[in-house]
Amino acid sequence: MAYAVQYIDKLRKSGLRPTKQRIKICEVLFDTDKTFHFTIKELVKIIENQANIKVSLATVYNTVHAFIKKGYLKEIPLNASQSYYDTNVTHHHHFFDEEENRLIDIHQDDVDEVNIKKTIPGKKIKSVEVIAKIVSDNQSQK
Amino acid sequence: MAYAVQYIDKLRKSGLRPTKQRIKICEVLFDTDKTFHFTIKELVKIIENQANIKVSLATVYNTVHAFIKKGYLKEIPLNASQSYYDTNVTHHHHFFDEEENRLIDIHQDDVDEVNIKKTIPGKKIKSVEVIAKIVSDNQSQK
DNA sequence: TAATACATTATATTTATTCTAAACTGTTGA
DNA sequence: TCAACAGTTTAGAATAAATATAATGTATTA
Ligand SMILES: [Mn+2]
Ligand SMILES: [Mn+2]
Ligand SMILES: [Zn+2]
Ligand SMILES: [Zn+2]
Repeated sequence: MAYAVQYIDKLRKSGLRPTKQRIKICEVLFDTDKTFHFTIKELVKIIENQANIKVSLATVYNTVHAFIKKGYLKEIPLNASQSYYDTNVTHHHHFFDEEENRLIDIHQDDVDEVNIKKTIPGKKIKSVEVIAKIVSDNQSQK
Repeated sequence: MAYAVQYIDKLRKSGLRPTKQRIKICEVLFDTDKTFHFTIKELVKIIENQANIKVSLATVYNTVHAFIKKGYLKEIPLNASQSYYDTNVTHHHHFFDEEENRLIDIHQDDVDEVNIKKTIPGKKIKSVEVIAKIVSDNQSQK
């Protein structure tokens, strides 16, 4: 509510009219200090839990995709069964905890610039992302 | 056919009996100098085109997953709508050409070791993969 | 070769995602 | 202010990848 003006702005810039469903989605996504990762299913659940209004799945998908297109959200490819999304749109990398199915941000500064020596003629690099899979470290607890 | 013995060995080591359907899948996957990337749909099409036998989708999925589990194939997460698979199981990285929907290998030696400064307590890194998205470079052709 | 365990297949199911089209709402200009 | 219009929401249908099922077929082995 304090941020409604910003959300209206974000929506307008994404080519979307600021409806109450879309503003609710914005509140869930952006009304927090911390960025986070989510699946559509999880987002819908959060909206259901904290909203007095109902938002259809189609609207959630459409709004999320409009935000991705505009750069307000990022899609993280992890497995083929479900998309993960990220409210952190700065350049950064990820740990993926395969046991807990959880993404953890790695700040850009925590990874040395990835230098790729190979080039493809006629093509340029648009983005570089590192995904480090992590698992429990049970080596030291004898 | 020249390699049938190797395929039978691969299948046995994956806990699978060497049936003619599975050997056919092996021929398509491994009977070539070059490694390659594929989707299940593409694999089924290749089998249909070059085989006299028919292999059901279930068998293709099951065999591919057995090989992934054993480490004879790798799954590459790229987008949520479909899995990509890789017959190159060495440690390497990828370009993903978003315009042509095509994966291109980057040899491990062509990327400096990725050094991640952040650690997660109780977790260790299992694998590190770099995906560099590439697009057409139209800057220089004035 | 017979018994058994395992494999193949067509088909059904599941589930994420997208599409559709009818009802609804925000916007705008008279 | 309000009608007209453009854009939006929604339930439900459609699509498509992936997985499960269970009947039939085949490799193995004793
Ligand atoms: Mn998408
Ligand atoms: Mn899989
Ligand atoms: Zn992130
Ligand atoms: Zn590869």
